[in-house]
Amino acid sequence: MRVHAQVVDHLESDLADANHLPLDWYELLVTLRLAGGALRMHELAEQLTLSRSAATRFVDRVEEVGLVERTICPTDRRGMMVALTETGRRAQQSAAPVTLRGIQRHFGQHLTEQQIEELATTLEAILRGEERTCDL
Amino acid sequence: MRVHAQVVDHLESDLADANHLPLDWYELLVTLRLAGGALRMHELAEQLTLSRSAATRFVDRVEEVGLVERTICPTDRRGMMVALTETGRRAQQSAAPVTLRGIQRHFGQHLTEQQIEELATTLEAILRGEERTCDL
DNA sequence: CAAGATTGACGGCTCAATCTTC
DNA sequence: GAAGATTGAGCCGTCAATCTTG
Repeated sequence: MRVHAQVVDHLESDLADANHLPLDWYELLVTLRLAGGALRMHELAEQLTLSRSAATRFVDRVEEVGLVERTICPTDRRGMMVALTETGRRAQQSAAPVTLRGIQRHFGQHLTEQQIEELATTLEAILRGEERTCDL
Repeated sequence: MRVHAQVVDHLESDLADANHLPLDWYELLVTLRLAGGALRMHELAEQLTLSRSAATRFVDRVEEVGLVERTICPTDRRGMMVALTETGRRAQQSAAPVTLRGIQRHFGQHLTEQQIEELATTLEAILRGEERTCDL
C-alpha cells in the first residue's frame, strides 16, 4: 500500500510539472491505443478498474478537451464507443517519454533486472489469482 | 497499479460484509497501536500517506464514533495528539482477524513463501529509494 | 426484464487561505 | 516569519435511481 501511494504521488508530481497530462489520462489514452484506438464504454471501465459512472464522467472530461470522442456503437444502439482522436493520439505520444522516464525514476531504478522479472511474475500470479477468486 | 486496485477492492468488499470497519480505518488504528497508542497529527498524516487536511477530516470522522480522541500536545501547544481510546483498541483487535484473513485470501494465498520474501525485499528497496529521491 | 450508459446526491481528498503558537 | 492544524471551495468517485435498447 505504501509503495503504491508513494510511487503514484511522485509520478503525478513529475507529470504535473513536465507534462500537464495526469497519470490516469495517460492510462486512458494508452489503453485505447493498445485496443486499436477505440473501446466500448464498459470495457474501458473494466480495464481502468473504474465503475461505469466514473468512466462516464472521466470520458466527459477528456472528451471536453478533444482527446477522445464518443460515437454510438454500430452493433448495439445501447452502447457507446470511445475513440482516440488525432489530437489524443499525439498527446499520448508526446506524454509517453515523460511518463516512462518517471516510472523508471521512481520505480525501476531501484530494482535489479532479476527483481523486476520476479516482481512481474509475482504480480501476474496475483492478478490471475484474483480473477479466479472473484466470484467466491 | 492493477494489482493494487484489485486487491484493495476485494479487501474492502470483504471487510464491508464481515466487519463493518473500512480498510483505512483499520490502518489508522493499527498505525496508532504500533506507535504506542498515540501520534501527532502530522506524523499520522505522513504514515498514512495523507495530506494534513485529509488527516484532519479523517480523524474528525473516527473521533466522532469514539475510536480515537484528540488531546493538545503537552510539549507544543500548536500540536494535536491523536490517541486510541479503549473502544478503538478493542475495535482494532476484533477487526484484525478478518483483515489479516482477507490479506491472505486476496494476496498471500497466491504467492509462494519465496515470492513473499522477494516481494518484501523489492518493495522495501523502492520505499527506501523513494525516500532518497524525494527532493530531486 | 436485463444490460449499457448516464445522472443526482453525497462522501472524501486537494488546494489555498486562515488562525494559533513557536 | 515559519510550522501545526483547521476550514471552505471545488473536483472526483461511489451508490442508487433512471432512461434506452436488446
